[in-house]
Amino acid sequence: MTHQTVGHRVRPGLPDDPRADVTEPSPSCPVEIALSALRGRWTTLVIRELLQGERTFTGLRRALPALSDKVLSDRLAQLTEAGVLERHREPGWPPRTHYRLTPQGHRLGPVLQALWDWGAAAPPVTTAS
Amino acid sequence: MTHQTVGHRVRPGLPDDPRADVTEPSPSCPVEIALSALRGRWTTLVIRELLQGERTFTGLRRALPALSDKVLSDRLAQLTEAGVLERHREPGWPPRTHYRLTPQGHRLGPVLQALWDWGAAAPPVTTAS
DNA sequence: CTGAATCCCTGCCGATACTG
DNA sequence: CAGTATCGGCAGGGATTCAG
Repeated sequence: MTHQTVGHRVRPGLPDDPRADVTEPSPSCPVEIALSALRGRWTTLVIRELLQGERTFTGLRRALPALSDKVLSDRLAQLTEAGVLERHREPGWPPRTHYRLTPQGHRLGPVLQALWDWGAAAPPVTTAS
Repeated sequence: MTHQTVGHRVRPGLPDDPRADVTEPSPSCPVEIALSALRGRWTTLVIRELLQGERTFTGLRRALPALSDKVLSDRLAQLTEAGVLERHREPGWPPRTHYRLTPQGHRLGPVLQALWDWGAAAPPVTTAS
């Protein structure tokens, strides 16, 4: 076999990408991008709802009663900006806006599954007691 | 075919677990547990370093020069609490403490990979321009 | 119905200084 | 070398109020 990509070491389990070499948090790092999309309280619950299908603003509020208007609005804006979901405003009265996941948003399913699996395998609090 | 688990609906892509039904953020939700372990600036970079092998406090500081003592200390405590890494203090002088991932910590590799893959597939900022 | 604007409180993180 | 103590700035998130 030949030598392997001279000039940098191969790191086990890490992508061979320059963005994997940053020495400080960088918004262009894919991991940061993903965590930034998931960041914040309520975010994953909103995504969970939308993974089940299209929802309206009020539909989301009904599903998550303890979530305030402001934060829901913030989350929807954040997730729209992150390319996770799309708004579809229907003309007429009363105003109705439907939110649905983009293809990129649907791809969060496996990501959340990976997070779930890891968390489910974690010890309840601390191993020691 | 027979009926399927009467009493609740099957949700596509979501685990059949009561913790998947919460209507507000819950510390016992596996996704929350995982995100809580990864939460905070610098956290994933510290994990990345330790995925490459055991490190000392100073070793981590050298790898991440812009990371302050306090935050590094915070992160190491947080990750220890989360069961991601272990401290090994060596007796004698000068004091040397080694940090290494636990088996549970190593399992974060695939999780970070999933996050990376999703973030790498995301549009740079917003699709529209 | 679907949000945006404001206020306040809390928790995070960076800088600095200090200890075993 | 390996941390902790303290402080200040800033962003996140909840409650309330107002607007299209």
